[in-house]
Amino acid sequence: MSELLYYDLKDAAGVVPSLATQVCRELGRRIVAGHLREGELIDDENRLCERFGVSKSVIREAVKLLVGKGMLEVRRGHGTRVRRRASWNLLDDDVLAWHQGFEPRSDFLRQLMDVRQVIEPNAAAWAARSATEAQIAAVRLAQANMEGALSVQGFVVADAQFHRAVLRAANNEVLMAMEGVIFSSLLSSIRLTNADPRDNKRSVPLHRKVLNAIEARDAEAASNAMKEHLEDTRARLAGALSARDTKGGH
Amino acid sequence: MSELLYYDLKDAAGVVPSLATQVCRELGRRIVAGHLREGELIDDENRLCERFGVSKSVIREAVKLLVGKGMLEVRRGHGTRVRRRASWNLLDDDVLAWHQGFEPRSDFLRQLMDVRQVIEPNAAAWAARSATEAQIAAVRLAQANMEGALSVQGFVVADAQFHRAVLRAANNEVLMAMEGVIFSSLLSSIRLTNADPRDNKRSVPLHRKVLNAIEARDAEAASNAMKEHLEDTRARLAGALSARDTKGGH
DNA sequence: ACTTATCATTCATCTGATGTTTAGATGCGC
DNA sequence: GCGCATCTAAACATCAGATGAATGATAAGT
Repeated sequence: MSELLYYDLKDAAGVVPSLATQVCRELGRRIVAGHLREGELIDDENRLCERFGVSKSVIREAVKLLVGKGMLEVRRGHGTRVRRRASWNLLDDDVLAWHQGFEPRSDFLRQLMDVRQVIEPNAAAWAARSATEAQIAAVRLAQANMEGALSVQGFVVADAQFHRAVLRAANNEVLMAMEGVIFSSLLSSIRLTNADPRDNKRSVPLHRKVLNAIEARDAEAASNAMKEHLEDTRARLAGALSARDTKGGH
Repeated sequence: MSELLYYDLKDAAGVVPSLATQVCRELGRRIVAGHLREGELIDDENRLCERFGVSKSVIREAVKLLVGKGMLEVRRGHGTRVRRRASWNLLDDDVLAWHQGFEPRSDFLRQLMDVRQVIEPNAAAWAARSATEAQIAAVRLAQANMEGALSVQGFVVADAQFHRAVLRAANNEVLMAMEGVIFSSLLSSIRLTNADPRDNKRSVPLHRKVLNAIEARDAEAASNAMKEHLEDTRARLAGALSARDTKGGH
């Protein structure tokens, strides 16, 4: 479901992705899931053609896409191998999305959360200082959507919308490019906690606190409110993770 | 020079990048430089073939690479257009590198610096808490290289090496994926201040302070030392920027 | 033992043909 | 003139097949 949600937002509705894109996604997912291991040579072009039932041009374009994301390394005359994880573009939206196609490693989720806890309070602070009225209105709207959400699905979308609006209001392009980190972490949390409606209820006032601080142009308060919210989120996530890891165990 | 430095580090030495990669870089640079404007349709495949003197497959692979970086949008039957800057993968190493092929906008450099100031003190703190001995040794080595650098070039490389080592020592994959932000900001600063050797001298003790704090496992001190260093860097950068903008003026 | 030649494998590029989609032009009935 | 179906040129998507160039392993020669 989570990946559906992701690509629903990304692909223009009703547009069928090209074959190259499809092959790229399939390979990307397999690599992220560890089915194709780091350092390993993957099938050669001809074999990939057979396996996917497409022509060589499609395969080559798909591979190029993955090379661009730092996941594959092609050497002429030798073959194509999976690069080590350290050189993947983990901040690429697709790469992040592929992490949700299976149960992500707990430590990766924690690392995502660590980075969010660094990034978002600052974003809130900057937003309090520099947001335009229109940008604040966007945050306000997202907040309203959360309060008025009728379904769990609707709540999740409004939640993502809220965090995105705050990030944009910070008026920092580099920060905005990290939207995917927040979105990915958020979706993972939702999935792991099974989107418990009680959790959602609880997080509404925390979001409102952030909004109020930004409206009041109080950077310090905005930062603290966001910190408080994220600590709450992290606690819930940690609970869900330990429940999963002691039970299902890899 | 800066781009040379970047690709020297990235491309395996002596390896000629494929035509598709070359075309991709050329198009990417033109887009980043604003020569191809956002929202604009670029030449169709045939025209690009003529212009670059390559076949259609090469063009298609190059375009796919840029699509993967969020810079182009291809619609079958219609054409290929430059996506708006907000959807570019600004954190992609190539995209960052292309920003150095021309004089970057001051506000972009400031935004990079803002993000560094958020990221790096935390990285230093995490490193102080969780770095392995080997990771600390890497930081120490970089520090030694800075102190013993014989050329300006050597100093810059050691400086980058230091910041990279700290980032890695933080043991957070997502953070590590942001290495490019730091590297890019660092190179821009160097270029703008013309790598003044006096500046370098001055920054040595600031780096040492960071190293010592990490060695002492003092997260608070590491964070503060890194903050101090970055504030110094920012001040120099701000000076160079205002000098440039009042003079050359865009 | 060391160097050189050969060879199969694999990626890189080119060529040209065919299918699909899109946007806009055309033409028709009203 | 307006609305609508149809047609068409432009542009991307995919395929098939051919040739070139780099690599690594193996075999041959010294």
